[in-house]
Amino acid sequence: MNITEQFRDYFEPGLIEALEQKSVFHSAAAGDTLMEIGQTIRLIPILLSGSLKVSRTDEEGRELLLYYINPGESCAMTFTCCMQQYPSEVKAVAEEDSELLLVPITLMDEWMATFNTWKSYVMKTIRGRFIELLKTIDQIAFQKLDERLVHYLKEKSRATASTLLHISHEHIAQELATSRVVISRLLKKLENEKKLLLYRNQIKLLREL
DNA sequence: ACATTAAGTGATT
DNA sequence: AATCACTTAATGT
Repeated sequence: MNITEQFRDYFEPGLIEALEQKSVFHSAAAGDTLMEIGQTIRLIPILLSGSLKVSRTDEEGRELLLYYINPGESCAMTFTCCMQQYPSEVKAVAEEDSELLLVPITLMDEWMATFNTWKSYVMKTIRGRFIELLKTIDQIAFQKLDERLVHYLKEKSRATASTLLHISHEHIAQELATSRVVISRLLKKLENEKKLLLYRNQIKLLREL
């Protein structure tokens, strides 16, 4: 496996060796659910390819997107849960066909103490998400749905490395926990401002977004 | 040609 | 910003 290749820059040799010996390779098809809310976490995922969507659902089953996990990244929530064996607060679904490494959480203590690069990797992913979550809390607190939408579109574009997004208004509405009508209106406004073009199930982003 | 699903819009709260 | 009610447009069978 090319584990070594992907992590040579970040992880020390001993850690790469440990990864090769102790982690389990796992592949997931697009749409597969990897973690449900309430489920106990036993394995730490490290994404090799593809992408995972991490979200939260409220009592009525509405879904709120928290973040995506891209190759080379792990899940911050996992780290915060696994130290004390708390159940997961979030749901993770494979957004595309993905490949990941699974590390038993029993190795956490040992690795944190032994491998400096592991410790900083863990801290970095937690810190990164924490800051990101703070930002979105700000957005929600100030109720600027239009900005949230723009942010969402940019994020989507970055994640797919394309300015043509294949997505319906309904889908966006669900991820931002609003109604489709509202999204349609905001998108229309952005279209009038020449920031994007709308088609059925497609949105073309223009550079001035 | 018809049914279904996505998107656009005015009016109301 | 949400909901309703209705229209129009695109797509599938």
